[in-house]
Amino acid sequence: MKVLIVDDDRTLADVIAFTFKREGFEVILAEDGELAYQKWETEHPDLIILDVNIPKEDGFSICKRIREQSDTPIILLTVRSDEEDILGGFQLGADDYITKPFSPRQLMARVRAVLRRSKKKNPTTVRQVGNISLNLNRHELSFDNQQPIQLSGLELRLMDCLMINAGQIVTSEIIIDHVWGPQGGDMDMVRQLVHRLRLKVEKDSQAAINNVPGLGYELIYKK
Amino acid sequence: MKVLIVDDDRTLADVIAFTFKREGFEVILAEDGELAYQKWETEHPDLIILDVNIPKEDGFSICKRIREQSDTPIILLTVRSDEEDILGGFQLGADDYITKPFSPRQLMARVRAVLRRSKKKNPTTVRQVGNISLNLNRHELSFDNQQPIQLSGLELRLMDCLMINAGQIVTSEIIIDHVWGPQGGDMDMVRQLVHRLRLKVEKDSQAAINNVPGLGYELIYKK
DNA sequence: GAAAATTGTCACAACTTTGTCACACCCCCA
DNA sequence: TGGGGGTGTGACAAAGTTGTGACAATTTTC
Repeated sequence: MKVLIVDDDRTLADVIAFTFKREGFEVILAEDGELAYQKWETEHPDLIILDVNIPKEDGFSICKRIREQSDTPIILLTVRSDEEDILGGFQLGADDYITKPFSPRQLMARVRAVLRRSKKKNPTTVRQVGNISLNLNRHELSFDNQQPIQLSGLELRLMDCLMINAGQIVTSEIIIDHVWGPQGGDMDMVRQLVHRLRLKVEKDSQAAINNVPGLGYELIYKK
Repeated sequence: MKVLIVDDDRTLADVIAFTFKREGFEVILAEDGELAYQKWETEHPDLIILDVNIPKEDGFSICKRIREQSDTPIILLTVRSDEEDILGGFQLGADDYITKPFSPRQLMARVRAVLRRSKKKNPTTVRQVGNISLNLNRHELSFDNQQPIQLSGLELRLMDCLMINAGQIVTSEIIIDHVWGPQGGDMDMVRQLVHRLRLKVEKDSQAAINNVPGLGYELIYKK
């Protein structure tokens, strides 16, 4: 397995590199944002250890750029910092973060957790459930190949979540995770989004989003 | 989804509980190690938030005991402490840890990550007694695989209790404990709930809830 | 930079569930 | 026969959950 370590603190980078090598990883180093992005492009690492404060282009920006194109696991390194930075990292697509100082053992524990968690997803372009078609690229929903309805970003995610779990009651926890990911959300947000999606889904009674009190929502569709 | 929150700091526990409820979780509280273990046994939470420093039996010990019997995800809460404690927690089977103080948002971000990582399938739990099927996930009651009847939260618990003890007379003490737990209940509440469940159970004379004066209730069903 | 679209927050309406209380009904005993 | 205890039923208030709309905040588009 390949790991890309991005840190301008050469001593620290070497310590981390040594730790990874000892665990059998192949290590690639970069000391600034530009080089990091270039190395990612050419080396295709399985994991990126990315310091937030690096020259030329900061870690957050790199994280975002890479995440837009790939689901390579990314662990951010930060100094003890305020929470906005950390949550911002999650929003930009980071998988975990570690605050300095930290020990090699702790780093490896987190690395294992992240790698265990990371899955290569098969990008599905069009999801089909009964009479419902969801085009994930075009953000379009249609019934029996009728006129497509445009969905917003979050509406698309919710519909996707409901279709993946079609015929089952989906708890709000699963919805929040699927739609909002690590930054999370709350019941108000779920409710509002369900309301909006319902207006589109139930427009011609082609399908419905049903609530089971105390449990969650279920997609009702025609077979 | 159910979360068990274990912390003797009642204020903090309430804040955490509020955060989880807002995210749609069902919350169970315990303020010491003994109660925590008991709650884990009876409530089968999907996640445990476990403070390390709690009375009666410390968090590490509880973590270990639970991990030996289950893969329920466990997040440890610690004061800023040395690394040995943290890694010790991982070794005892914790899935993550959070150092106090922390914000609700950070907590939920970690919860999300842990739950995503935990590949616990949601097995459909169906209790079967004679002609009666009780789907504990969907809160549905059905007879001979006929059209399901939706049950409310408490109705489901009562039905579950009666089915577990099918063919026996269940005292109101057992019912109260099973349905309402430690907060308890009274005979009025039992009577009203039995009345409501009876309306659903006895609708087509497929089953019955029988009272034995002075003793309790018994589920009558077809073999 | 402005306009449009989307998302989040909040208030309140609407609906469902639960708890409380009153009273009816039944059985048993003095 | 009257009273007490136990159980069943219904009404309604209280509590909890979900739906809806308005508008502010944020993001996206041109």
